[in-house]
Amino acid sequence: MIPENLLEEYNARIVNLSKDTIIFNQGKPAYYYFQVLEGEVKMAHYNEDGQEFIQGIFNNGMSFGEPALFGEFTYPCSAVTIKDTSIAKMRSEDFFKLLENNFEIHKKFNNILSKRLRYKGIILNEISSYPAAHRIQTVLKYLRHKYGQEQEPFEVPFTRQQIADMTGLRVETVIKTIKQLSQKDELNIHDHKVVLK
Amino acid sequence: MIPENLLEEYNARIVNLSKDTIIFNQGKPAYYYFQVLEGEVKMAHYNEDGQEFIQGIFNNGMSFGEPALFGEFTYPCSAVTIKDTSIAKMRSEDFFKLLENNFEIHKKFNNILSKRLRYKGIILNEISSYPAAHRIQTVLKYLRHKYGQEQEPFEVPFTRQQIADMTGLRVETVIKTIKQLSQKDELNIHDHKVVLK
DNA sequence: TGATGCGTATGATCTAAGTCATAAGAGAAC
DNA sequence: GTTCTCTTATGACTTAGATCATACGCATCA
Repeated sequence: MIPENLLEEYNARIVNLSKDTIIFNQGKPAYYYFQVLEGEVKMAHYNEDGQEFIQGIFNNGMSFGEPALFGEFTYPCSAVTIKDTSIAKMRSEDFFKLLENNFEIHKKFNNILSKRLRYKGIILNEISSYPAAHRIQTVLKYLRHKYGQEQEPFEVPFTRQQIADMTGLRVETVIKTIKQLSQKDELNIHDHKVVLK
Repeated sequence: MIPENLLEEYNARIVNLSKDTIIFNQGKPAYYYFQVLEGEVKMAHYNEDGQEFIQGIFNNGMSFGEPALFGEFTYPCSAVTIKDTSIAKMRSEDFFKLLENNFEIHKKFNNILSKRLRYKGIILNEISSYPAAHRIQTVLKYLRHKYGQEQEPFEVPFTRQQIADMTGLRVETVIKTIKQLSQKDELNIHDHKVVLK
């Protein structure tokens, strides 16, 4: 998102985190702009009973958590590393100063917020209107797009549990449905991994 | 969103539309910035079988459809007036020029995009994790907040069908569930209207 | 004034997905 | 090499919500 020289110029700090580290918790106020340099971060809701709903997965160069800065609300989700990860962290004041001085970057943030909004709208419609198989395929197709693997076969880098947490389904349902999809030849299962063709 | 003097300065045109007029259709490219001056507009997905999913309701002063401009994608939803409505309409180029010259307004757009993102995230979590009664109550509570009726009893200005279309439930389910909620004294039904206390 | 349409209402039945139980493979941890 | 934990897998059973059918009140309008 923000190029390295600007991160430096506006006093971002680099932080290295091991897998499964909590970056911030839902309900907490936002003071920093975050950007993934290396690794991967998930943002998820946790309900009272511990059930998880994954709102997004962020990696190389992507910013996360900035809607809470822009919208001036507390984090609606928690952010947790799902790999060893290094992030850049910039104070809110510096971040807004940066935007004020760099119209194109500011515009870029509108762009990515809008794209996320679009994705959420699509998923919302999916979840409320379509059966499990369709939901799963839509999410997988989106992930393929996100990982830029549109041509070659795409080995989905997520467990059945994670797919369940992104679609609002149960693990068992995901397992059974993916099995059925592979039987209908809509996708492949190689060595237990889901592979889109 | 954008004050009247700036709308004028950047060549916005005012258009008057009667109830149930389509402003744009899903799948079409975006050329204009839109803002409601008077009346009300809904944005909704329509599936093949004609089923509707309402993504948002926009009224006095709110902008709509601008994510498609920012994100450079075609409209994921259609926009339709649900009352007689007058809107301001500004060409995309003028709109971006305006933002470039008005940092605070530009920032305000980040703010509202972020808030919408937050709402969608909440609804997404609701729909995927909670039973019908909870979903309905969350949406109604949100609407009350949106219409700024936090204190007094709030007469919900939507039909059961519209609530169904916002929660991804069926009309019958909404009717039955609201009945149950009123029996459990969680809300009132006055003269067939849903009233939050 | 009767027809048409829309919103609300309610019961009977059906079904997709959730829940529960159980197991087996795979990797990490000791 | 054994234990632990996570993931995949599968089958039996339960259930929330969808579907379907029917009805009634109310507004509109021809």
